[in-house]
Amino acid sequence: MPIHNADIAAIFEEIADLLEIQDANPFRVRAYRNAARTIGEYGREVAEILAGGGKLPKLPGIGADLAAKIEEIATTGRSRFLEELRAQLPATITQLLSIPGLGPKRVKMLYDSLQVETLDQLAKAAEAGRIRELPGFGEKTERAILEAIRAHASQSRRYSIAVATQYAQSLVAHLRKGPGVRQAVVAGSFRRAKETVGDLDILVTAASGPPVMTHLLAYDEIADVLSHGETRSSVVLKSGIQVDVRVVPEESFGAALHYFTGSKPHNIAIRKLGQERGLKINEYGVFRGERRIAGETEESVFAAVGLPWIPPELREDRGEIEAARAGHLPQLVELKALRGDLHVHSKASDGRHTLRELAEEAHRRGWQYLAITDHSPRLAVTHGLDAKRLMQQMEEIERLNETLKGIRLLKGIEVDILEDGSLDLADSLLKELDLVVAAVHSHFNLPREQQTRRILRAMDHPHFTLLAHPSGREIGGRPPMDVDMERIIRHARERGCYLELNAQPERLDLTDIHCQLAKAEGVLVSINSDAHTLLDFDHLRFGVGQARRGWLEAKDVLNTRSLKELLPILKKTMG
DNA sequence: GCCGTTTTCGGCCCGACTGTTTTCAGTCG
Repeated sequence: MPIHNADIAAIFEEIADLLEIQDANPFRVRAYRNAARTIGEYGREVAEILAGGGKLPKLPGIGADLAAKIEEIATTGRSRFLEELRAQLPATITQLLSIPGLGPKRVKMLYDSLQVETLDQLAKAAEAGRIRELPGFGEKTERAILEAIRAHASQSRRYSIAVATQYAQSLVAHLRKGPGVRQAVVAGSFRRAKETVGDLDILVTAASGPPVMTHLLAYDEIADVLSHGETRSSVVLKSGIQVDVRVVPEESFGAALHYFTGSKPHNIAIRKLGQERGLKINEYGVFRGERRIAGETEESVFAAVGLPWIPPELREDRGEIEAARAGHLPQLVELKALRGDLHVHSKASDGRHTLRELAEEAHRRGWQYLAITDHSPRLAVTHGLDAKRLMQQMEEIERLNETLKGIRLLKGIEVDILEDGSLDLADSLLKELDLVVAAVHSHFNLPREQQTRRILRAMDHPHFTLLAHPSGREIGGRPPMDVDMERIIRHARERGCYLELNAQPERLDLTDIHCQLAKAEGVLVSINSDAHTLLDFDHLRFGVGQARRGWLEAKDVLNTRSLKELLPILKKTMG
């Protein structure tokens, strides 16, 4: 069974958990957690590099010891060190850490005193009233544990960025009406445009915290109050999403916005830079001794450590600080740079609108082109177009284009990639189109090698233009296909193809990491809505957010090209 | 466990809130 980077990361996380419960050196624990993150986000599969005779690249935070452990896991699938730890503590004990309020110290106490090893045993101990008797625990803690276990199954979910947006907007609007409130903005992973968010972090500036906190609690969507203080409160909305609200004075806005935007690793790195300069950085500002030297704006915070402002989407400590220092920050692509959309459905298959309605909407948005890409016949449930209907649609588009001003409809198809890698319509027909968007809609569970070859073979097709939703994942639903995305990206470069970043919030696929890989290989990415209704075009902002997380600039994105630039490069240059 | 034109040893980011405490450890973000 191939070992993926995610497997190595999971082992390191488990080691970190177990070490923490054993009260190991916290910095050693952090070393494992940092390494888990680094490996988990690394774009190339370590096991494949090693299997191919390559050497493990030097990665930040991974020294000789961790490198050896990575090699061991990548080649054997096991870690002797983890097995030693599991011999000392039950392997199930790490699941106790998922209960809010239970950290390593309390888990250790529960294990030592009550021999609690599983969530089941934890529930039984709580029901028997044995937890309240332990030092450092009490009745309230015991009750909270019991409730947390009951909520455990349904909770711990993450929300799509689209759903989170709705909850965030109305709560921010409520907070802005609060007493003395100057600003209320959403920070956290939401501001970093992560594809899902676990909770919302909202930053408020006001002269005084308590009145704002009182005002927050009057919000009628609140289902539960987890904590509330003078400047900070955590609540759960009726929808189940957790919201943390923090109030700071106006002069601390920039420092607090930076702080609450994160990510945590980015913040740690920035603080360290500050420390090297004799500065202390917290959510209230940048301090030299007692004196506050920056903090009103984010720019001032970055400037205090000698950096230009870094866009939130890059703040993952994945090289953005080094790039900023070197003056090499990317000019990230913006929504307004898009000149059109290359993946759109009409009424002819499973879309809602006519060609003319789609064209008018595209024109209204200031675009130059819109590719009509209905489904092919294999996707019968969508009323996919067969050869005859596709030819009729091509004629209709040509006629319509003669009457349209300032917008051009492109003749396309979203053709199914069949199980063997062939396409669902004849070459002679695909040849007549402006572009061929191809996608997998079936057999998602083929073995990795077979699935990868299937897609590579489809790309070999002379008229293949663009691979749509490359991994086939649906966030919170279907997992990504097991494919070698690195090979697919390299193959796209060799065959003159492009990759889609599908902007539907449940897809957002390519991922940020794969966008970076595509950029490194020089493969253009097309940010497409896959629209079925006119409102779906609004999803492009999420696609752009993901692209920005992947460091993409306008030049890296296919559909920032003007119509004139686009048409020739849609056709493969290969023979 | 990592890391270093200040260091190969001694550092490693910072503060709010809770519950159980009589001054703070643990947890969380």
